[in-house]
Amino acid sequence: MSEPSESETHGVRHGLPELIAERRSKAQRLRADGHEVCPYSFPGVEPIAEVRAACEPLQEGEETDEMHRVAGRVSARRGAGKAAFIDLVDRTGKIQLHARYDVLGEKPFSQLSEVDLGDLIGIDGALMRARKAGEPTLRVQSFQLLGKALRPPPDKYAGLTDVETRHRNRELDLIANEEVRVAFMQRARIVAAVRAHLDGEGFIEVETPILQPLYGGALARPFTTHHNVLDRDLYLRIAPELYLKRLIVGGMERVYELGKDFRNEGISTKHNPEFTMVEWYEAYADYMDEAERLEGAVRAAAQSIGYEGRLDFAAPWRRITFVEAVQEATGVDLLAHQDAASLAKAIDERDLGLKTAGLSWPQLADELLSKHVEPTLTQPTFVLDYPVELSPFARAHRAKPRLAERWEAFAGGMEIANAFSELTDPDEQRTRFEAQHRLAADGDEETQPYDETFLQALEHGMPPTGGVGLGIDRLVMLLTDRSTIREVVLFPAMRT
RNA sequence: GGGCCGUUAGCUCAAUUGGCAGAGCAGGGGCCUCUUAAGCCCAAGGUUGCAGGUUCGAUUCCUGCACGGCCCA
Repeated sequence: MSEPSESETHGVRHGLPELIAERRSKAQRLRADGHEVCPYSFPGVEPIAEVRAACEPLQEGEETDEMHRVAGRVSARRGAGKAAFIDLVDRTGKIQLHARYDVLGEKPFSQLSEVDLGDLIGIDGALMRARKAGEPTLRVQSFQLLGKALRPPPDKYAGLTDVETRHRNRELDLIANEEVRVAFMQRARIVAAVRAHLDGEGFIEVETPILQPLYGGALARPFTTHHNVLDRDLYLRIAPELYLKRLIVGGMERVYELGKDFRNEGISTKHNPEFTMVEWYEAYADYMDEAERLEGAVRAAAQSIGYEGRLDFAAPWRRITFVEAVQEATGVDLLAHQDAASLAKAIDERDLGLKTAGLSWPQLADELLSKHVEPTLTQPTFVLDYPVELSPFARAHRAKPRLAERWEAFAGGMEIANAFSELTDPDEQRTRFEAQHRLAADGDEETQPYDETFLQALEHGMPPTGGVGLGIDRLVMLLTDRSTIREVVLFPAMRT
């Protein structure tokens, strides 16, 4: 214990210290009475939802001798003299316990009466339905403390609403807010559905390095770390792309990886520094094949949680080209303005609220898309054929000069996926790396480092390949109707 | 990085023009054997985010900082 705080002056504790001391002394009293307060296990527990189901056939007020064992956290208690009602919550639901003096006897009844909100208990009880409301209930025959809550839980009715506390102390959020637990269970189902879908299409799940000597596969700044024994810096991956393509070279033909990527950039409602992505690559396919793959994967994810929201994920999703989308949203014809100065002039003339000074043609095009097109794309949409300069790993378009065979998929006004007909020509890839190197030399901090190992892999021969990256967090946001990534990441990044 | 808003008891929230910081829940002491936001009685619980400033007096006005939220970049 540290120095007594002012709240303990005059020998009386107040506030939180008082509440904790009170709970601690209750546990000590139980222990003194010979009650194990921290047992190693509690075998034979039934999910509360199953006990509730077993209660269905009973009439209101009907009592049985059918015994059930449940365990969970005490969420409410209502004393009534020599009886009490306790609400017990587990991961499947809530059930009412009826504690009676005449059933339990004096000592156990008084012990059970000292159980606090938030305590973890297990009980054996007889199935019944309460008389008035017909509430499914277990009449407690015996109970066991399974874990003492020394700190008070959030308010039993108002719950926990403070967003900061909810995100910093997710355990309290999960205790207080059932819908949060449901959302994260849905997230798990979505992830499982994406995996099952790809497995079913003949893809192999692989794991590639998260600690990489060179980062690549996306345009982003990396986190840097250091290997002590090797005495060299390593990067946390910004994408697994280059390793997965090497597996395609190796003949694995259909591979995917679902895991965390790390990007050293801002935190926002749509960005967490570490986030979950699934990338898949398949030989002999192009980007239009991959559009159908994405539709299938997202449909499977939506079905896995019975999604019935405002978004229509039925295939085929709308397909529109980058040039058409910008033209439609802003009136700017990208094809008619093929250099930065001309495009900047066209943008400025239309008063689109964009700063154009100093931006390159591809940067201007990207601004138009992200500011004027992306927010309008509510229903699932593929935007096709990006400027090649924005796509260092995508193959040049087979028919359209200056464009690449790349799409991004949008829904809910947000990018959820990105795909290419992968660039497989090692000489062309080398040229792209050199262009990135020049951008870096000009001060661009989000460029691709030159990766000779990757180039040599391509030089062994790579089949035509389609590849997709799908943001899992954003997909979960859409399917669970959450507006911020922090609501779908259990422990989001917070300032410390 | 910028703008706006917020931070009061364990939780959820009040507080008039700058004038003794209140309530519900939780917790404590009682009563109550079908309650379910149980109810009734009693007592208690505060460094008003942190540091300064103005003032006789600051939760309130001002400055800075920390953390968070929303919007913008």
